[in-house]
Amino acid sequence: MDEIASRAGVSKTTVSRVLNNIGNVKESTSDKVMKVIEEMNYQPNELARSLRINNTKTIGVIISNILNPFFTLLVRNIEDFAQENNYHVIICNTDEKKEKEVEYVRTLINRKVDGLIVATTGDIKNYQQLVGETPIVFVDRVPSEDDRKNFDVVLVDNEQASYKVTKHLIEAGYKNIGFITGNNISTTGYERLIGYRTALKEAKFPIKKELIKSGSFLGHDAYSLAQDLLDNTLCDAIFAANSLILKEVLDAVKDYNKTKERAIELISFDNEDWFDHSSINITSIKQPISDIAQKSLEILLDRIKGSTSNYKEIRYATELIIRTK
Amino acid sequence: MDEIASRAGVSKTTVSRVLNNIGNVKESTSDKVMKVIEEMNYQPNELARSLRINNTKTIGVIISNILNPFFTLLVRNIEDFAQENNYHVIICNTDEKKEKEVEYVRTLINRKVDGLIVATTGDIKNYQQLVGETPIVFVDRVPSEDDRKNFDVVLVDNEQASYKVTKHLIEAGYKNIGFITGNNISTTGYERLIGYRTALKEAKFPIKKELIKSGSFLGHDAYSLAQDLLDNTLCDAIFAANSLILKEVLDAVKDYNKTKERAIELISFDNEDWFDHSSINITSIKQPISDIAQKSLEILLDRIKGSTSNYKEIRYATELIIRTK
DNA sequence: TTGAAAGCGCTAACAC
DNA sequence: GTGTTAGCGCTTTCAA
Repeated sequence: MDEIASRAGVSKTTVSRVLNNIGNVKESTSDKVMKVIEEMNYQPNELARSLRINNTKTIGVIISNILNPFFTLLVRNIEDFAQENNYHVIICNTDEKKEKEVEYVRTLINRKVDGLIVATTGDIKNYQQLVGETPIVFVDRVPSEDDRKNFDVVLVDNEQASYKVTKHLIEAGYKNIGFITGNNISTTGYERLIGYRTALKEAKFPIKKELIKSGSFLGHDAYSLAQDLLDNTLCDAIFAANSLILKEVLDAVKDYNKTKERAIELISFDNEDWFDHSSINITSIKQPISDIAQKSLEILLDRIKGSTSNYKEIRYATELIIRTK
Repeated sequence: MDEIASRAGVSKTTVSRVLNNIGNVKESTSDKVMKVIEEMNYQPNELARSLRINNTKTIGVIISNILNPFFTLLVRNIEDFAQENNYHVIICNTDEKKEKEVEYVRTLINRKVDGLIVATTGDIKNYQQLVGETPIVFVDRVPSEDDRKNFDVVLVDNEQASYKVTKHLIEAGYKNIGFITGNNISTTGYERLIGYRTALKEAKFPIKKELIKSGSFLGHDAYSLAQDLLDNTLCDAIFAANSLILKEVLDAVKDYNKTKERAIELISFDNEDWFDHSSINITSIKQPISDIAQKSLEILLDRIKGSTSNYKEIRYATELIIRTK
């Protein structure tokens, strides 16, 4: 910058003013400076700038699994809205690991992101102290009990969604509906299970422990859990708590059917386009991802601007996509 | 930091030394400082630190489409290797748009990333001048003709892969093989087309213009291109140049078969797990994504360390996954 | 309309 | 072992 200043015969204050279009700079001076800037292909150091002005126009997005299409699409939408508002996005991936989440939150805050959108693993105590003054909005998952009143949260009505689809299955005549969820630490798994149980209870169906399995939202152990359901229960439908789990269940059902033959109805929380082409029928729950992205960013930007309104928990309704052959 | 220093009764130099574990600090002093740091929940400002030491331990990854599972998986692998080497990753998404790519390269460099991994849209002239001194490795796509000798590139042998799969189809008896690619600006599209043509020529098949369509790697117009192939040619197989295009082709074939009936063999460049479950047969080409990720990062880190070895173009072989019912 | 000087929070050279 | 001081590249008073 000093170089530019001296070549243009002005002070670096003036160069700064030209770069930021502020203050009154004579047009001739401005032109002169601009010319030198272009000649030298000068690029300002954003690090120094951010350090000085104390903001980075960047928000951090922490998700649990970038291989989950739900999150990819969420990130994609957040990025689009962020760009419209002149913000950049840094994406981090926790692999559902609490330690990674804590580390990323720290790192991003130390790098002075202006705000954070987080799909939390859910068992972190005292987020308040972790994030300090940095605004944060939770998506998809509610933080731990102590924290949930102190933060904004944007997600879907998991319970209602699970309830709806389970009820649909019962009405369609299924008697033994298996349920494979991720962990019960994240509220997502818990809420989805509740909806399932409520629908069963309402229909006066027994809630059989052996039909309810829980593993990981990464889908890692879902294959063997599904095998277990197929081998040891009379299940005629399996409800997977996300699409990664669904994929494993599908593998298991297909392998099972190589030797035996059993009609199984499959249900997935989260929709993927390829479900339309699956040889085995998959009914799914579709989340309004764009709404979630837009709303969470909207709230975050408000907080960054200094809004101190009450913390909100926003729940969107889901759509049931029935695929019956 | 001044606060820490005064509370611990030392200078901020000492605090800095404690934080970075360098220089000789008496253990008692160090303990004292650590205690204050914890009490105050102090977090160092990485912006200031980076500005001073002139590196950020961050690499930027620019991809063309985060919704493409190939890139998601690539990013995921790069992240893993980066973390092992104590680097952070910033991900940016260009949507196959040249302007976005240029902007992101600039932004990331202005934010002083230590290096860049880029899947370029391919029609940017003079990358050299755009990136200046910042090390950069291209993945998946080769930069424009002028630049390709001045940068490292890591990707697969697209031509050979296309050739192999086309040859396989010919040997299996297919006579009219349609081909839908993305744009021809990126080398990817071009190379994949060459392989297809070579196999046809070798088998003394005519190369029919009406069987070759090109649209976008985002898959946007692939549905109608596939319709066109189905309605106006005698194609008995369709080769999609990536899995996003394949998905659209699949939709088109399925819709076509609602009224008419035609057996179509489908081939996808890039494999996705769900292909195993598709009701219509999909043969696919699988790239060694983990190798690509690891190698590109390895080269980049070498360059960051100052390596000035000759620029390399590294091509990996692909795997053909034949799914015949 | 412009410039001089201070300072954002940190590290590093040098002195003690 | 520890402290003093200068400075990374920028913005922002304040004064001219």
